[in-house]
Amino acid sequence: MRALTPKGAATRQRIVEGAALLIREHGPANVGLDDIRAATTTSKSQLFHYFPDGKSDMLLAVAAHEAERVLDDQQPYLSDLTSWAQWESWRDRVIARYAAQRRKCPLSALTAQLGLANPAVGDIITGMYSRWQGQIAAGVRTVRPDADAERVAAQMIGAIAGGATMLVATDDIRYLEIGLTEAIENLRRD
Amino acid sequence: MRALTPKGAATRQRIVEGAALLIREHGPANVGLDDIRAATTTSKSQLFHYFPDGKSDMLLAVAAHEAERVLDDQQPYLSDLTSWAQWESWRDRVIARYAAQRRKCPLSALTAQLGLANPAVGDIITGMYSRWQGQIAAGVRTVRPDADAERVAAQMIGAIAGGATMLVATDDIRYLEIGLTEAIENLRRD
DNA sequence: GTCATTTTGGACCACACAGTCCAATTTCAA
DNA sequence: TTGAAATTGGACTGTGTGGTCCAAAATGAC
Repeated sequence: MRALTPKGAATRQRIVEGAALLIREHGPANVGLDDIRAATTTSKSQLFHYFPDGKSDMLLAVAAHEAERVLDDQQPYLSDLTSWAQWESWRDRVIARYAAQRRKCPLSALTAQLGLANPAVGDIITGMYSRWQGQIAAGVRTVRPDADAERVAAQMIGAIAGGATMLVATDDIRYLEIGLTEAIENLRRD
Repeated sequence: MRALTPKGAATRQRIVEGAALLIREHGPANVGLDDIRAATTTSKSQLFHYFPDGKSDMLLAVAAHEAERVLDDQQPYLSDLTSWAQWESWRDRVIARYAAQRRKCPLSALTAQLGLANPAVGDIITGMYSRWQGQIAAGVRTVRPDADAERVAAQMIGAIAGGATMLVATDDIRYLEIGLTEAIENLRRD
């Protein structure tokens, strides 16, 4: 896999996106290589050509792809939390996103599937949360320079993660609404 | 399975507890019926005798068993949140429990494995959270009769769920500590 | 134009593992 | 004591599925 012609890169891309779509819809446990092959009009040899280590290798790429999406979906709000109105917009954005995907949280499903075994998965997840928390903390510093920005950001990340978990578990979006709203409110009146 | 002699009941129990232990340790995806058979000194026919619908049936029983444990582990604190000192003790208890199990959260692993497909799983999880939230809300009413007890309880459940999720994802207990501490603090100074 | 390299097709393999089956043994009520 | 029902042992089967292999076709550098 030293060189990679444009055609090859396109195929690889098609595989990742097709697999991501399938997994988002049906869950990683219910998607086999044959399903991915069929959905992306590829062959077995292509799958293993672009992902020499097999399925786990592919799921890793899918996980990285999904992690990107999580943060991208929150732009431009997340990177510009400079007024309370912006904070509100961001919150609404996050809630809307989760309300839309309902019980289908691709990242939690993937991490659960890949598990703690693979340290590379941990890096992806940790990195994503780290960037996420960093951007929130930056926002906190602009509206509340005196607050413990990292702590507040950690609280918000926790509230979001909890809200998402409860959404998946109980199909109830209110946990996310309450958690995020309270965290922002808390910051505001500090 | 109409009748169930004491011997049979004991065997069934042994299977559930043995399977739960194994799954807690290795994750549901990495535990096969043969592993359970070996660990519980039973035979294939026994497994299917007590769980006619096979593995999913068994995992359901394991999930119910684990859900019990979650609440049991918090007693007697959870059912007696009548003073701030009691709230602190409860919080410490919850944090200690999660710190001990570290990244191995049996419930989240099991729900991820069984998935949203099975409505029976949803009932177990929803029921557990419902009872949990109810007990917290009862505690809120004793220390803050004027507060919106259900909302506060929901916030705390969300903080715990988020803390647990982040603990699994990043192996960092601080999200749980911060979330729970802030939630209680918030209630206290309201 | 030609030759090496990349890309592709798809048949085939290996095996893990859920689930079946039947016979042997134990339990317990009458 | 006896016999029906529950319990147990373990060999066997079937299949879903990840992974291998090799040859054919496309690509691109020179």
